[in-house]
Amino acid sequence: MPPRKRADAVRNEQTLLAAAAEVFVRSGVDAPIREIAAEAGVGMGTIYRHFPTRADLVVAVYRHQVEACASAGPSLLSTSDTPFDALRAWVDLFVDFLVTKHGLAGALQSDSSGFASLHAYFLDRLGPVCAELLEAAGIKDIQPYELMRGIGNLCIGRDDDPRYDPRRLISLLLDGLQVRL
Amino acid sequence: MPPRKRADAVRNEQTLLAAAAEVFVRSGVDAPIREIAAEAGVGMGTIYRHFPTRADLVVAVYRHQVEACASAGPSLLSTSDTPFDALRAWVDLFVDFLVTKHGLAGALQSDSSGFASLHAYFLDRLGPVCAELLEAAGIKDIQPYELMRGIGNLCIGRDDDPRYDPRRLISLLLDGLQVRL
DNA sequence: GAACGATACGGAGCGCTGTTCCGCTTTGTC
DNA sequence: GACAAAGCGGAACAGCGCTCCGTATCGTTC
Repeated sequence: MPPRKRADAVRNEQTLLAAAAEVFVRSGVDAPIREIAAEAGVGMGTIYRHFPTRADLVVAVYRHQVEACASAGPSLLSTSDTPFDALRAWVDLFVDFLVTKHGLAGALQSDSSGFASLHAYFLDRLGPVCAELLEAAGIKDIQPYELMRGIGNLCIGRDDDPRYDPRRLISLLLDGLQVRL
Repeated sequence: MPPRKRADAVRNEQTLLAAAAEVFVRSGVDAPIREIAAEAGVGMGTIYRHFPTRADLVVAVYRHQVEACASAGPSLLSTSDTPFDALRAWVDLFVDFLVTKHGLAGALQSDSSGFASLHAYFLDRLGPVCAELLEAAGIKDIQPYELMRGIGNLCIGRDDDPRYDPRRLISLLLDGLQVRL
């Protein structure tokens, strides 16, 4: 068996995942490695040791965000003023996550087989969480898959045109759901 | 009206188109600008003056190759030993051209509206030429569109795996057509 | 708690890239 | 032949990915 990892290595890996997620949202998945290193407060060598290729990093962030998004659902429900506020906050996280997801296709280049399995994992994990939030908020006008799919589609082409702001449209969508309560 | 172009500028534009086509086939559409400049025997400034963005260059090469491919059809028919030889030679040009075509999607990024019109132009221009070659060779087992589409599909993922050589497969396809004559 | 491999870190440095900019050359015209 | 104007070349700059190795930290053993 492989020797146990050193504590600082584990810590750095977590820091990197968080920093990369932050930078991906701010500057896209093509952001310079240096920028991610700076955000995390580590050297570039550290990134390359943990994630030999860019795809490795992007995939890791992707999985990490799916997990964060999934576990955020219940905790948002318990800390928000209303279930609908929780839904809004969760959708916001979900959009962050989509930035990475959309960059994934480019980062993986050919290897689209791995992409499909990641996509399945993402649906399995997040679908029920979304369902729980919708139910808690008493929303019956839309199915979890339909909402997630719609939000995903609204986020396409996010950086083509500065006049196009998906978050505003998504916020409108949520307003629409809220009105029907 | 704009002043007439200088002779050397016209010459360089043609040289560049030819050189870029050559380099795209050899090294892909992401080839360094320097490499294209070297191939053409001009400075980098010259490329940027004629084609401000990479997409401009790729589109220009695309159109240029469609034209070359179209006009090569009849001339190959008159210079080749047999009509089938002409078809083989033409298909070879066609494959070169597809390299640029496939790179186009990436180079255009978003602007997929212009891509559609280019695609239509390409079908209109090359379909009849291909038809003429097929007819001259006495091939009735396949339609021009079907052949062009098939060759196009075989060229997908050309550089994912060095073991995959589309030209060999395409050659086999032609052998198959020849056998049925 | 001291000593010591093993493990991980940092970031200077290299090579490659796109892009700009300006002195020089070529061209067309009078 | 002379003289703008148009065009050219490529040095120079900035930004990037990636490697490499001296240095720092960690976990273990006594």
